[in-house]
Amino acid sequence: MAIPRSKNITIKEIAAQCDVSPSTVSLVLNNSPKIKASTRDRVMKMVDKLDYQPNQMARSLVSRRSKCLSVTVPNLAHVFSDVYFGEIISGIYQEANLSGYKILLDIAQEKFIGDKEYLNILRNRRADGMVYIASTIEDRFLLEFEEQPYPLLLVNHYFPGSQLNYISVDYKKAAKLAAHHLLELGHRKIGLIIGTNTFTGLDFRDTFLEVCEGRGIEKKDLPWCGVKDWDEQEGYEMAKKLLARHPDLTAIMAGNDRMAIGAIRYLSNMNLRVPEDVSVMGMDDIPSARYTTPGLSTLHMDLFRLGELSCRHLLNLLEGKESECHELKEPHLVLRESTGPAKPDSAS
Amino acid sequence: MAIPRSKNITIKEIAAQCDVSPSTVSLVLNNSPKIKASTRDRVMKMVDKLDYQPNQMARSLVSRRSKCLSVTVPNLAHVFSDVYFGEIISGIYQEANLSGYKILLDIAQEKFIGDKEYLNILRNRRADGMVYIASTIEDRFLLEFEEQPYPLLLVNHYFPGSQLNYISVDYKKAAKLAAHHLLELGHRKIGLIIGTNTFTGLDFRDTFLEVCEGRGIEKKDLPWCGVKDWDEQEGYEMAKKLLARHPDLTAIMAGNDRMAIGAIRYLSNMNLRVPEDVSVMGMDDIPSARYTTPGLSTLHMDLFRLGELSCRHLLNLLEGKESECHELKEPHLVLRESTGPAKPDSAS
DNA sequence: ATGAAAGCGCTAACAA
DNA sequence: TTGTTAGCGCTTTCAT
Repeated sequence: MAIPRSKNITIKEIAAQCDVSPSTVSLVLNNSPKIKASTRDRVMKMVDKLDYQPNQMARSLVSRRSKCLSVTVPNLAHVFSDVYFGEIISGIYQEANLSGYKILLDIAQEKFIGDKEYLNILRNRRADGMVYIASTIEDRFLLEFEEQPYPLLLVNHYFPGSQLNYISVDYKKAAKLAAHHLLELGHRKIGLIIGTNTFTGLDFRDTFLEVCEGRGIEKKDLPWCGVKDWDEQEGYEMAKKLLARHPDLTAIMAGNDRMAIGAIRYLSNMNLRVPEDVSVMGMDDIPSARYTTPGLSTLHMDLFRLGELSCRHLLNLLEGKESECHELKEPHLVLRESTGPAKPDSAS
Repeated sequence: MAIPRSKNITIKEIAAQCDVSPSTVSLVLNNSPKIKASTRDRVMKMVDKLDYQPNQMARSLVSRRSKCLSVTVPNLAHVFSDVYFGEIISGIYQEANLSGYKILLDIAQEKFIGDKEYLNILRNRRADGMVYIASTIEDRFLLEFEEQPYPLLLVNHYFPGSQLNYISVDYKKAAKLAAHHLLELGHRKIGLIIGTNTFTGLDFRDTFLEVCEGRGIEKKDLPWCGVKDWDEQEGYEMAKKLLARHPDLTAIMAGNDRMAIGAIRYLSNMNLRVPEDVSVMGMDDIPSARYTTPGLSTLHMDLFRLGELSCRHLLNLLEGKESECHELKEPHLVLRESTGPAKPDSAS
């Protein structure tokens, strides 16, 4: 298919038809208040008549604004099919759309980082700002943005000691809620499956263990497994690993719902009932969490809303309405059927 | 945050530093064969040294190519969190990335259609081409592209009688595979939950019913429910509706895995066992289908691959390597635990 | 093999 | 209130 060089209608044509100068048309199009109502009308009529649409490329080139936002995600397999990212992206899209911004997708892979594409995108205004969802501890390149003038917002992650903007769920709070819930149900041997490639994951783990130890549980009764893909398969594998070494676990706390679902599947394969034999708790409250069997007890964190908010903040940063953003959102418990009272300890 | 007007390095600087003209630098950057190796080296060295990055906006303006592809999806709630779209988008991203293309997200909502944004995006090269995933029968605006020179590719949908390019799973074949499977298991009263807002959904329904009727099953034993959101909740609701009117169903065929999961949840709430009391079959084989309890019998259609292929075809269309695309991909059965022999009919 | 010049479509001083 | 004049940073004839 050849490049259609068919003459598109330009601002010049409109100007000619209306007997005004191109700049007048430009001012009309940009809602300048210093244009007479009558000329404005005349121009707008012609715009409609000729079905004129401004060329965003030309606009961007001179105004240095693309009206585009980059949404960047970590380099995970099939990352856009992960409902966690999807919910956040849906929220971002919605908010961006309200302000006339478009979303450009990016994955932080080798080339993206090595070639400094992340910088180029902003420098040359392919995007006016960037939101990076759930970056990992390896994404050190982000620290470079501390010295760059380009708007960047981290979603559900942060770098200790850095001043990078972020908006995130309070994972320490999440850990406390989860730990208290399981403790109250009488669980004293709890396995943890947690992503160890994010600072938020590490926060969760550390806080969870702290709370449990604060209630007198010994370290040996709090085994944990680190993961990095956060998917069902890892949940399955890690549940297997955990139970092989600690067959007397009465509860498993997974770092997200997908891993919880994988863990439940393993337990069911082993003919262990959830929650009668082993309780399983997830995190995120993804839409399908209420449709699993049993329904998943989890931590709700409104990822869609988080997406909307992150976009709003980025836009504010962009427009100078905000100069920094460091915000934590509270998660809350959602109790369904996958957690229950601990089975009496056969060893005690 | 003010717009950083910090002078970016341009082609001119490079030219000045190398004592050549800007056009020479441009030729080097575009790998023109008519540049002497020595000058090429000199220029490239300076490019590296100054960390020069071409400005895509300026490039697009003159070359009329943005190196961007628009990925458009229907206006469903939280659409990007649907793993079905996510898988396809992941595939598209991967293939686009290999060719240096970026992905621009779009949702076919009111404004997008009414303001003819879909056309503007292509006319003004915010995107060089568009892939529309799973459009619906309401998306008549797409027919306009029959007379437009812009590359458009439909994924998993088509419009009867139109010549629009598409690549899709063969849903008629899928219906045959599913029907034969359930029929072979002895099911004679099968409920169908199917999206009726797509031609592919209608194809599936019609073919499924046809095959069953061909095997002597009466219409009254083949009740079906039409849906439009294709999610777990609709699956749940429709399973309820179906069983209320036809308590003797021995199988439910759902239009996708998410609805199948919702249906299973309803059955389990009603203390009906899957598959002993009712078999449930899904479609898509989403990654989590193997982790549900019971594991989901479904139709595999490698959505990621479909995404890759669609992008490849669009790029071919764009580059004139192909002039049209009407391709069907074969689905295949994946049997897990959610389907089994029909329960002996208590009425017979 | 390279340079000069024009221009993609628009915005933004500065004049008028 | 509107028009004139320069570009934004790049590609692309057409000369040389």
